[in-house]
Amino acid sequence: MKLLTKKTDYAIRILAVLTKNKNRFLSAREISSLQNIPYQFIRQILRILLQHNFVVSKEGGKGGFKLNVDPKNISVSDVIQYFQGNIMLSKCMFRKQLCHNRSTCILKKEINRIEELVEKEFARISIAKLTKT
Amino acid sequence: MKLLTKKTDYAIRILAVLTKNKNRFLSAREISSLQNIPYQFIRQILRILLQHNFVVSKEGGKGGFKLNVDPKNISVSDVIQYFQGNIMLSKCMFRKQLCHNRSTCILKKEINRIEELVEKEFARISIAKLTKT
DNA sequence: CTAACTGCTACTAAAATAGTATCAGTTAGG
DNA sequence: CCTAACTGATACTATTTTAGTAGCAGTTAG
Ligand code: FES
Ligand code: FES
Repeated sequence: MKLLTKKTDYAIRILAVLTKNKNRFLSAREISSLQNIPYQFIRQILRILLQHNFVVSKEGGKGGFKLNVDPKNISVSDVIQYFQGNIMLSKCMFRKQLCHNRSTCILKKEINRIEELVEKEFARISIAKLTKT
Repeated sequence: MKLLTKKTDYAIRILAVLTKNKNRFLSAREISSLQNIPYQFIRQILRILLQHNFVVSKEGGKGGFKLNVDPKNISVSDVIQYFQGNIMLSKCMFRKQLCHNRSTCILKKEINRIEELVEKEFARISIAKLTKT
């Protein structure tokens, strides 16, 4: 029942660190050593965060990354969305033999319901909430 | 956000089929073809179900498996427990840099809370509930 | 006796996750 | 105007987890 992958977890940590340093650019190297995340891995994650406009970057010396959104408006489920293939509804695995009428399949319904529940719960956790110590 | 693995899913299906055939032994071969589950894979799963007393077996010709519990008393989370390494709490991945005092870490708390929530939700779904069409 | 079964052990294959290497292009600052 | 410190982008490799397979020994109905 691993709800978050390491990529998601790291992404959240990165956003949290950037939140704590809102007004300056932090380099990948800096974040890497601050949070003990492998450098190349963090580069990968930062690129994704950049592509989805969670952060902005500055190239060259003294460059790095800076938060591009209000941490109150990013939730853990927003991050999950991009790092764990958006809250995919688990494909129906029962077959006709068990549920002749798919629309009445109880398990499928229940799983979907629980997944939505999980998403909603994660949606309630903003980065801002995580960083206010 | 794959909540159930195939093994868990198959296990549930097997229990559901056995529930629908409470009073006779079903062979692995039969269940396999009824539910389109690979034969050797189902054997593996049945052995685990047997070890945990979800089912009883009969060896030899006309042998097979039969439910050993009241389907009202088995929940999806009971099955998850044995097939997905019991609802493990995801290991804390943030480090001291972010939360100096681990006992106050919000993310960790939130994840644990959500995992418990998921477990509770699955606990509410009994095999009996799934099979009553 | 034997075909149809389970019990058990040990594999192999495929997919997902985690992490690495490398090179081209940008820029602050000497 | 050079260069060290950066990012942009692509393309790997390694590790772990999940999915599925093979095969033999032992049991039993018919
Ligand atoms: S499990 Fe898919 S329709 Fe029932
Ligand atoms: S994430 Fe582990 S203590 Fe905060």
